[in-house]
Amino acid sequence: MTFAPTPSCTEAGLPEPAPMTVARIAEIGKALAHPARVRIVNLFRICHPHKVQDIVEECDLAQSTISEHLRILREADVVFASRDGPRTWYCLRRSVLREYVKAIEELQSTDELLLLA
Amino acid sequence: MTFAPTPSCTEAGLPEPAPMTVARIAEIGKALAHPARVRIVNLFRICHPHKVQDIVEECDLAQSTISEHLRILREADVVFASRDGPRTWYCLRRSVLREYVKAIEELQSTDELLLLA
DNA sequence: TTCGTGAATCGTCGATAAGCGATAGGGACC
DNA sequence: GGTCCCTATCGCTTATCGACGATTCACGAA
Repeated sequence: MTFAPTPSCTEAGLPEPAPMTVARIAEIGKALAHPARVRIVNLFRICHPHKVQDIVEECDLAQSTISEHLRILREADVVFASRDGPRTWYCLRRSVLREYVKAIEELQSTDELLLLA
Repeated sequence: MTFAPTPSCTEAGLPEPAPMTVARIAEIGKALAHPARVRIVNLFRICHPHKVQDIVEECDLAQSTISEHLRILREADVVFASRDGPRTWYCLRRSVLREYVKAIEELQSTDELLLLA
């Protein structure tokens, strides 16, 4: 299996994700609020683009269900998709998860002031 | 207003939270998947115990709704409650949020291996 | 143009979540 | 006991989620 013609995982050129407000934190939390979606994100730890069919095979769920989970992750900007001919490649937006982590850290740290809208 | 007879925010003596599996990550994500609950956690950044009534006044939601949100946070072990006479004090379980953050970091880091059940 | 393949969307269903008012329970205090 | 205060729980309605099969759409290849 070769990944030669696949797009890269770089986030360069993607639109800026929304700033970390209370609503945005909740949005990402919701995207990560289902075991299947956590599992999908964990699959993406290995940094190369993933096809939908690969994920379906890993997760033991119907293709339409996986597609729906990917849509939720995509709309929360946790992953991004790029078309390559007939198929879609998915990659993590690591920067978004990093910002989420930072926000949760600030949320629970006692000595940093954070003004959340 | 005095906090003199309030219990402390220490987590000492509390039962160990569940280990960080995929299901546990999703559970905490779900607890943080609502703006009101993120807001509540953010209130708790200031490290002293909070009464339910204080939170109600901050959040502009019915007392029963806040009580329900607190139940969800409590069952996910994101906060803990202690009774003091007629009232209940709530505090953050910072250690749980720290572990959650660590799990999300590992989830998205490309070089750490994590075996999630 | 037609066919095949991979992925998204639609339609439907049961289950779960979110919100509120009303009610119940548990202390403290008289 | 009775009363007040604070919080949890109940009962209800509406909204959203999660899952699936069926269908549609987009693209490349024949």
